[in-house]
Amino acid sequence: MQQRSEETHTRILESANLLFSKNGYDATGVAEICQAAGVSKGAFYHHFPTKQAVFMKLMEGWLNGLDAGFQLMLSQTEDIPQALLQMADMVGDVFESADVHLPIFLEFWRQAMRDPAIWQATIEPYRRYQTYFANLIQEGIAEGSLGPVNPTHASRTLVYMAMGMLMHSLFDPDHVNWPDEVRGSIEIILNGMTRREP
Amino acid sequence: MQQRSEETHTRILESANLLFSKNGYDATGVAEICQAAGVSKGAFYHHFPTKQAVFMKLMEGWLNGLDAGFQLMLSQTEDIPQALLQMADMVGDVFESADVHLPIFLEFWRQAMRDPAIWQATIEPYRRYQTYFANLIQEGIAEGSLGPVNPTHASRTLVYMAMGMLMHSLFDPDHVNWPDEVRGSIEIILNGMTRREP
Amino acid sequence: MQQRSEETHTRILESANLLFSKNGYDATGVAEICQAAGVSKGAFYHHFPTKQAVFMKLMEGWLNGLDAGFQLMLSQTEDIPQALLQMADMVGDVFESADVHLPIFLEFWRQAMRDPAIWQATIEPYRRYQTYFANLIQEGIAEGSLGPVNPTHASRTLVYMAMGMLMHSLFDPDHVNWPDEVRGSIEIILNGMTRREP
Amino acid sequence: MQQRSEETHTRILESANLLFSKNGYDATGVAEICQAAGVSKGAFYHHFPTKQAVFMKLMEGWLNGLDAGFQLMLSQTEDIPQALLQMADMVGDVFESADVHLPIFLEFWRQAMRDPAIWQATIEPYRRYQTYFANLIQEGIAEGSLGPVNPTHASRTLVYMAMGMLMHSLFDPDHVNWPDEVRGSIEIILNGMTRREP
DNA sequence: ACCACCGGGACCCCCCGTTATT
DNA sequence: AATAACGGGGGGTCCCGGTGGT
Repeated sequence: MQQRSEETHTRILESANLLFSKNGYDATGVAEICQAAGVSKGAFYHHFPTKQAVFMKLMEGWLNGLDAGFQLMLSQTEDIPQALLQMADMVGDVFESADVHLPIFLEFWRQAMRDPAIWQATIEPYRRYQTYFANLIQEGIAEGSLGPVNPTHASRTLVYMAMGMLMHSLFDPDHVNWPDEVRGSIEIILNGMTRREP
Repeated sequence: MQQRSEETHTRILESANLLFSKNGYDATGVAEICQAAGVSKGAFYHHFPTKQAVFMKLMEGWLNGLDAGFQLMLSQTEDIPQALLQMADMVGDVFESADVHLPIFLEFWRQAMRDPAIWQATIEPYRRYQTYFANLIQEGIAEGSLGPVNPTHASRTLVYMAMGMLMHSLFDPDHVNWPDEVRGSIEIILNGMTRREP
Repeated sequence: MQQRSEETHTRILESANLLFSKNGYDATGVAEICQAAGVSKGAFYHHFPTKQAVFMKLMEGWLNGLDAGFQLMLSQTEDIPQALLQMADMVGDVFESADVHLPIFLEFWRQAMRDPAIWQATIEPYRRYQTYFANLIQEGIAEGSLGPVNPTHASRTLVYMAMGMLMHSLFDPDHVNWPDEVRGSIEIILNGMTRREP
Repeated sequence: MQQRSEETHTRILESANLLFSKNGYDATGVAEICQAAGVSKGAFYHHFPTKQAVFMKLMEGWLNGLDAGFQLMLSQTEDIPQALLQMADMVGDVFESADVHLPIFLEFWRQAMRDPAIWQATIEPYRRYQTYFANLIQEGIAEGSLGPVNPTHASRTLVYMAMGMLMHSLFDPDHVNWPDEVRGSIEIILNGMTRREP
């Protein structure tokens, strides 16, 4: 019985994820989600108090996944520029298989812009990553593998680039080979950060 | 009478722009727009066949404005890296005073992702700019002010960065000094593109 | 100039007639009529105070046409049964070429049921015809060409039959050969009215 | 709860029937129906997907009722002319108490003229009755109680007459004594069909 | 005579969330 | 845990009519 409940819970989340991605948050009705999940509206509102709640749960999972990914990435790092390139490859893979997971990101962003509660939940990891990157770059400078750039600017530039690429991939998913694209851009930025030897 | 008509047209467009920016496309009702514009629904539907049509008109204007801006920018260029930095300053200014004009960009993007007609209208200038940048960089390489980077990757990287920054500014408008931010990032990327002298 | 006005007037009526027939009175919008007539809404409301007014004008014309038809028919009559059969042929012809003129009849009827003003305008000729028929039949009885039927019942029966046939033809216009059908039915009724010779 | 549901269903149908009859299909709003039924719009659209759907359900019931009536009528028949006269009496009764049930018939007809789906649903029983009548008359001819008329024409004539009478009763409900009227007309037609004995 | 423009009131449909019931 | 039924409040759209101007 408990299993049934859990399954229902999951099915709702999955259907919602799919539909929010495909049609956007506002355009997706609760009834639509229920139908896609093969669940009655009563069940829906038994598991979640609100459509918003489903959305937030989804977002929570998304952020956690992101966190986990980063954790994994950062755990096995030696040389800083190497680490960044390694990340690039991982990110590139994400882009490849992302027709479902990425569009909903935009929805998250939109909501985060407007709802302070969501904003708080989003900004926190965001800044954490940024800081982490900055530290990483700081280290790189210290160890001499990176040139004397402003670590804050540099880390932000990396994040901007990643996000811009994400936006583009939403808009034009099949236009480029994303793994190559990520690597290409990272290399340029890295190049801009590495020490010149006159 | 004709003047009144034109004013009505404008007022609708302006109110819609504001409200779409503030609350999003879906969350903005026609009635709301009409009220904000001080116009009746009859007038609204006399000037526009659909809420969508208003949106598209807005987007058209936005794209045209972008075009004009670029045109202006590119008209007065000498040295390539200098030109890019100059652009950076202009873009930075845009970000500063953009609480109204930028959020609607996200709405455009969302619609463009879903509606093929809008997509077409959006992708065209987008690619045009990209190409223009690539050519500019190509020139830079030829004249020796830039290093032997892949012009396509480089130009895309610039655009990604700009878009990512835009996204961030939507999310966290007051967090940084945008003109500085733009310049900082551009410098890093430029640095990554300029010739090294061993 | 006056001619132009008159033409506009006519075009509106014709378009309205067509559209009322095809889609019904309620489902036809003023804008639709105007578009079909190639006329602006201003012109429409210059010539007619109301959509209803157009409808009534149309109905007036229709009733007048009916009147004229009957007048013609009844002017050239000798033997009563013969006259009825002759009418049958004329009515049959009407049915044949009537895809436009007949459906609007149903609209008239509907409005007449509800609007007392229209009702008055409709019932008057209706009763006139009925009376005329009854008189005709009365004559037939007197002259011996018809049997001793109740003239009122008989005339009504004829009218019922005609109207029922009209209704059927609206519903199933291509199902039967209407001239034959009219004649067939009239013959049966006539037969029921003619004197038996034991 | 289940009982409540069924009652709601019924109440909606009944109110719709009443209002469609009184004001016509187009002129009747969903809100109006809901109010008359003491039901919320949510409930309405829970039970029916569309205003049209209510209408069609109503029509279905009407046709079924007609079917049942005929079944009953035809079950207890001996002599053909007698049977027809017997029918006349039943039909006459219907007319008497029909201020609500008859006007909606016109709405059905109108819709059937325009919507192919409704048309199909309507034409089928219609033709069935027609055929049945024709067979009946055929039998009458065989058993010698009717003269050598064309059974198809004869049966159609009967139906035309009935429908025309119905139309008239809609238009002028209080003008005549309907039972008498039906009987009178049927007698004339019957007379037209019965064998003459020269 | 004609027109563009405007006013505002519905109309049908749908939507999110609740309640009574199993 | 899950359901069907329900409550109402807009959603965009359209429509009929009137007004100021040509």
